[in-house]
Amino acid sequence: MHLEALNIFCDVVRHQSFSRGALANSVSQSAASQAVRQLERRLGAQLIDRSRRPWQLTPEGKLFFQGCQEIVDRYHELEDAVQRRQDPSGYTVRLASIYSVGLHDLSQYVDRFRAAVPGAHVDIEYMHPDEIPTRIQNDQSDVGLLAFATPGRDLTVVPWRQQTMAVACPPAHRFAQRTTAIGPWELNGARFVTFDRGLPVRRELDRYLRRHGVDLDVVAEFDTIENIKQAVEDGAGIAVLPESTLRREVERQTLVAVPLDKLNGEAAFVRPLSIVHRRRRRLNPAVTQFIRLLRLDGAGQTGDAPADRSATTEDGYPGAAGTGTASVTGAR
Amino acid sequence: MHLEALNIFCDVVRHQSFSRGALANSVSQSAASQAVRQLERRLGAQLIDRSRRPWQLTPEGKLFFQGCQEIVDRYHELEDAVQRRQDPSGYTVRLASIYSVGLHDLSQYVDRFRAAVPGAHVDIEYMHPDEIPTRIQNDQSDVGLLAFATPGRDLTVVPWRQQTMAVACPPAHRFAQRTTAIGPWELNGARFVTFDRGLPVRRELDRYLRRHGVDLDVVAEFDTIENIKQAVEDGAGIAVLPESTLRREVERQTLVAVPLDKLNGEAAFVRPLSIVHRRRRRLNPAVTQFIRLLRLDGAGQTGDAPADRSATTEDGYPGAAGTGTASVTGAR
DNA sequence: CGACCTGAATCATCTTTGCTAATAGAACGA
DNA sequence: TCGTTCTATTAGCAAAGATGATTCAGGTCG
Repeated sequence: MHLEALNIFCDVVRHQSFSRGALANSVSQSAASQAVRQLERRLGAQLIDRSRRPWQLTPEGKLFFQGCQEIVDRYHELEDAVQRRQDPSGYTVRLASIYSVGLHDLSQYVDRFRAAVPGAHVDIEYMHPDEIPTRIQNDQSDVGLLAFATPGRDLTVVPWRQQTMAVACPPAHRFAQRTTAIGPWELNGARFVTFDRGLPVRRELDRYLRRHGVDLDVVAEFDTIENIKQAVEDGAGIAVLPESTLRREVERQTLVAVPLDKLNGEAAFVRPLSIVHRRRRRLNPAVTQFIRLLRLDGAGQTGDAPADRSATTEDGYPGAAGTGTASVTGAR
Repeated sequence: MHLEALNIFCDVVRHQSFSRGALANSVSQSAASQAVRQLERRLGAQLIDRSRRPWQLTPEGKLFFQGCQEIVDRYHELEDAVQRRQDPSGYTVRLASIYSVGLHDLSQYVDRFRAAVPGAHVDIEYMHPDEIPTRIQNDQSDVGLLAFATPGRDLTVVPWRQQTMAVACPPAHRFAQRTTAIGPWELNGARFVTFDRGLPVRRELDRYLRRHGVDLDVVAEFDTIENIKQAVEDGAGIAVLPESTLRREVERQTLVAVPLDKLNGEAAFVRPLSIVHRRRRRLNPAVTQFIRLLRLDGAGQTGDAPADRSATTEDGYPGAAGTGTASVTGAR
């Protein structure tokens, strides 16, 4: 019996849904359905009563679910324990990151890691987000940091931070005086500096704005946040950027960050940052250690929220495997 | 990760041998080697230090072994717990047995089972041992009872009883006065009534005698123990038969059973009886229950020894998966 | 020391499993 | 009753796993 199948079953139960359970394990809905069915066949017991909608766990299913959780957890703990025995020194962590993960913030992690594991090396490279999954799959990098990552057959995505997005404008802009959050609709018609079309964040941002019926006048597109900020400072227009990346400009008072309206308590638009690494083949001890460190405090010193940790991905990482609420319903 | 692989690893460690660990799981030595290797790859840790011979567990291996055992055990308990919830009534147990499993003894089990599970049916059929695995694989029977069973890809073998073999002779025979056990060599040249060549027990018996340099004068061959006993009573010669099948004749004083010499405390020649059932697909609850009952006291009222219960087979059955010491080194 | 022996690793091949994408089917809610 | 939203099913394909033969390495015995 595949431990993965047990985990799929657990996730299906937790999410009360085959499709979401499947997604949490980066497999198709079909695969999840088959996995659970096979479990039932091997056990010779019905685990899920599908006659009504929504389906329910049978008594056997409940029993099995509880046991499964424990077994899967135990196994992951065991793997971890074995990992931790390994000596990480002598290994290299090849990190690939998008530009906009706070350089300062990241280097602090690296320093901490170097202090904790003196024998290990860290190579950081900054690059275009699309390159990162490729590099990891080609084994040119061990870990990647990027936004809106989608898991794949041989790519594990670990939710890391949730960057809340804010409206950035020059101090002279009419929004700059606002004391309350801005509703998305208020952006209508504004001159807008935004991300290049090729970037995932651009697609998600456009989708978000369209959903709220906002029509913008895009005056400039850049592929890094630094450039966008520069343009906004120069008065080209306003932008929607991760709040945490505006810290310095706000302090210097060259920009103002106005929060977007929060709908029923949740951030209206968040940009999920994820740690990605290859699936299947094991990472070297230094990499594991480094990821552990990253995950230890998902928030760092940026003020971003740590990622959601309710569910569990196939590899035992807490947190939904997807890229946040925006992509849970998205196609693979 | 396959739970089966974890179990293979555990068995390899328990037996201190890849080949025996493989055998205990009814897979090839090659498969066991690959399974352990894959485990090591995925963990990124050496579990077994192969540099010296005999190999040793690394510290990581020890850690992992302990955890594995627990996880595998837990899972089997869980499966069992789910099984037990199932209601066995309404199901049928189709039992296929060789003739020589004590008919009386067996019917007692069946009675007990019928009493314990009123709603279930039991069909018993007696047949030639070679037919039994076939019937089970064709799903014409659920459980089989036979001697010298060999596990296979879709056949699980559960050791049940160890029948110690004794020399059967008429009361008038010179052996009948013996107060001490007979050494195999003493049989040399004796007139011998034995099993048909087609029967596994015949092969094993011949092998055993040949090993001790015994040359016999085979005067008759039969395919059932009842016939052999009859021939011996009629003075045709002596025979080597399971002690427990001679009970009645000994009581009636129509035959004498003289024990075979025991070498360093172990029975010189034993005939392992096994419970066999299909692998992979689950058995119905009544069958599971019935097997549980059988295994509860492997000795029954026959005086046979229960089978060895030191190791664990893939399906979580205690006891070496093979057919006793005789076949551990045998081919599959 | 060298031949032999035993047990594990490796290799080539074949079978089985599992995954996906597409599609059908079933249970709601409007 | 229709459309919507889940889940089940199916066919085809790619990958994993199992096997038998062979090779390789340690240990043992003459």
